[in-house]
Amino acid sequence: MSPRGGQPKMVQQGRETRGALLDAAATVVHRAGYAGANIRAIAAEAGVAVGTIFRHYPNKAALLAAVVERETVPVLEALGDLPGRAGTCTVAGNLVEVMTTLALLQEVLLPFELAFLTDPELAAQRRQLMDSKADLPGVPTQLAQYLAAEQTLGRVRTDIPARHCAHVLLATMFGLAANPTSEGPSLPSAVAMFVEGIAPDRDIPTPG
Amino acid sequence: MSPRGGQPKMVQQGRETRGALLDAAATVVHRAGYAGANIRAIAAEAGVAVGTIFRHYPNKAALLAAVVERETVPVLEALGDLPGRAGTCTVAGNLVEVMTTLALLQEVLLPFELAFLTDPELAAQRRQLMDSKADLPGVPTQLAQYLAAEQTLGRVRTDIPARHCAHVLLATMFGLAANPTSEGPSLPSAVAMFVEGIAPDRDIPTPG
Amino acid sequence: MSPRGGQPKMVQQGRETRGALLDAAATVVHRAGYAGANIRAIAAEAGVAVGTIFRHYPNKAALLAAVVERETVPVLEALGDLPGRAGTCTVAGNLVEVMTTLALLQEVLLPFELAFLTDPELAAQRRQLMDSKADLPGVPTQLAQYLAAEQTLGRVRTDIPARHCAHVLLATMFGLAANPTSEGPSLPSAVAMFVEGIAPDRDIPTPG
Amino acid sequence: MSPRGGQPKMVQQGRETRGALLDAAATVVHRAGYAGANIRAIAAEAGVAVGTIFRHYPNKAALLAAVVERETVPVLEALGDLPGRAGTCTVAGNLVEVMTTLALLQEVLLPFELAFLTDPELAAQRRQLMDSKADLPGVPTQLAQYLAAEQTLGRVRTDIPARHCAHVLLATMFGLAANPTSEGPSLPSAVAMFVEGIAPDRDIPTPG
DNA sequence: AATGAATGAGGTTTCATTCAT
DNA sequence: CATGAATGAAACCTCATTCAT
Repeated sequence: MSPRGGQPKMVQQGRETRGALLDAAATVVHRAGYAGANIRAIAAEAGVAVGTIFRHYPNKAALLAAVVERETVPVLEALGDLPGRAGTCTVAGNLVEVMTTLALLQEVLLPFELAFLTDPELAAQRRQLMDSKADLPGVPTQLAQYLAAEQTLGRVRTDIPARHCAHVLLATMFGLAANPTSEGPSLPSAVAMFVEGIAPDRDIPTPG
Repeated sequence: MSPRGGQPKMVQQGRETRGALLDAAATVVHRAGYAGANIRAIAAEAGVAVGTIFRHYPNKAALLAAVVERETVPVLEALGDLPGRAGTCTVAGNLVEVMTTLALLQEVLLPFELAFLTDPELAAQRRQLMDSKADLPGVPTQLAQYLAAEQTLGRVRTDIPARHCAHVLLATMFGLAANPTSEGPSLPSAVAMFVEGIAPDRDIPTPG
Repeated sequence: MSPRGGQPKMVQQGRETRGALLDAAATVVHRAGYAGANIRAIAAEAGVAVGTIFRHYPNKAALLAAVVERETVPVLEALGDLPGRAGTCTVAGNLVEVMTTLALLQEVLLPFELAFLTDPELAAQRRQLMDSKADLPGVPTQLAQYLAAEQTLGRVRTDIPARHCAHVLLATMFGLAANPTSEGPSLPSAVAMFVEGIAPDRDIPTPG
Repeated sequence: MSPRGGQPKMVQQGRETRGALLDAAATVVHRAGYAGANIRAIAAEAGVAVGTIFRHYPNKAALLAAVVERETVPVLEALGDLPGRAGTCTVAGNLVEVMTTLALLQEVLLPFELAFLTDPELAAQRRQLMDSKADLPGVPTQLAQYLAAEQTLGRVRTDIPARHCAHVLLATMFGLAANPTSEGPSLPSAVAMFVEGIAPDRDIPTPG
């Protein structure tokens, strides 16, 4: 009769709730897309009440932004040494490794990226977030630095700006992730095509 | 209870309204994204009453689908002879031309593409539309046929399936269109990179 | 280009249109119920433009009221001599005949009756219509007068007011018409049950 | 953009709201008919916000169906022993009692019944509801069983199928409820007329 | 007299957010 | 901290009615 509504439900407290919410949000976004990810679905998935979400995040956007951050930051940190890898192994090998990592990230983040692109209002919010995390260099920058280093080493042709190369490679990866088909090539073979395109002139490639 | 009618307003009639609605819808989608494109905004942009939209299209989705169709169909038709261009001019030139055309289309269509990717329900609708227009072969198919023809002519390396090449190129274009930056290369130079990647072995191409 | 929109369509003119509209309205109401009978459906059924309806009737309610009137008036007129039939044939026979006539009318009118009962606003309009046609005595009145006459003749028990009898009989007919089932009795047998109930004491009825 | 919230308003909680909504819906339907019962009017009558309704019922139809159920179920249950009453008291007395109960129910339910009859789409929904409550035998069935039992006991004439009798009696009650007039007989006297009609032949009833 | 495109109020429903408990 | 009922703005869509042609 009283509106108290059942037992306290023995939910995980504090910190743990935050984690559960991020997991739940990621799950729901993955399942239903950004637009279909409503607060109720996320709360249900996390096993908490709707109001709880607003105790941890000021609004829906902040929750979803937190998901992005949680997934992105470790990847960015892991990529921190990318420029230093120049000259090691093969260019193709390095790029495939990086792209594989990014593809895994993309698996979670793609719906968010799409939403940022879809909704100008959201994009503005994202930019703020990015600025506040400006201490970590972004993926494009890392990749460009790596490629520039490889250019210095003669393992990448020098007549194309490294930033352009990085941008094209990332665009390709994004495009492939966004339009998944059975028609498309595997990630390594796509990278291979790209590497062919940026290889130094074949006359000289492996100087004796 | 009685429809007052408001100002005379010099309303455009019939056919013209349909065009105005398509223009308005495209404008609003461009400005606010697919999700932000609501019926009222479109009606206001077109300078008509909300109800008018539903005289011409059974629902919002149909209106937006009509925008996609109006923009897409002429492009698809213009691309109809693409496979036949194999062997003419240069591979790079042909691809730049096609990609330039598609980039213009993308300018209008990108928000729609993103929405299709974002919202599973929408994607289903799009597939229906595409199936009903199945007489026109899609862009990926055209491009793949063209590349296959060039392979036969020895102007494109044959160790990569033509469908894969087409897919990668389109993915790159999509990725570049979706993430516009000052950092990125111009469209022709991006295509150039791709062409390098699919060129036949350099030992042979320029004999003599 | 001009909004003239095709040829004049060679529609039936003036008077005929009115009849076509009444037919169409009756058809649509029968098919979809009063609530489902919208102006567009009626116009389509009649093969005229929406605007045409409003040239003949000030609003939707007036059109539907006209349908009721067209169907009802001849029936009322045909029933005009009902009280005079007292003493002729048998009571049961007379009632079955009248009820059969009314049942046919009901076939068309039931959705309207239900709507009048459903929508208080509509009921008010109906009352106005009825008042304006007050020169024709209504069915309940006719029937009551007939039964009163039969009471005088000793062919109907006198301990029940004739108006009550009439009301009950009509209520039964309405109820049967409104809830059509395979479970129910035929119209004549229902009337027979009623006649048994109003028959004078059985000791006397069929005097040797 | 931010929900201002308005006055505190001392809102009733949980369960109570559901009851208030059912009451409000019944009131509005009674006042304005089924068609005139819109969500906003019901919310206003209940003193809650529009959105509140949809926290408790998935849609308008479900709310109204809940009204029907709340009113109907106890009546059906109370009628469960009807067939067992055969032979007790008098036939007329038993029927008057039952009909009085049903008349009270009808007072609330009539607009719904009419709507079901008016709108084919609604009727389909009702049938589903009825099927899900199929464990409770409907009123017609109960009544028919009772009358059949009385036939066996010789208190009702046997030359009319009991189902027909039941159907006619209910039709009469429905008809009387639907067309309330000062002209009509009281419920007991209407039942009395019916009972006369189904009484066994007078020659035998009071043997002795 | 007929047309039918345009109108806009009003219908149901969704959902981010608040707040009393 | 957690709860979840309540909120109400805003979305899409319907339809009786008007009016320029």
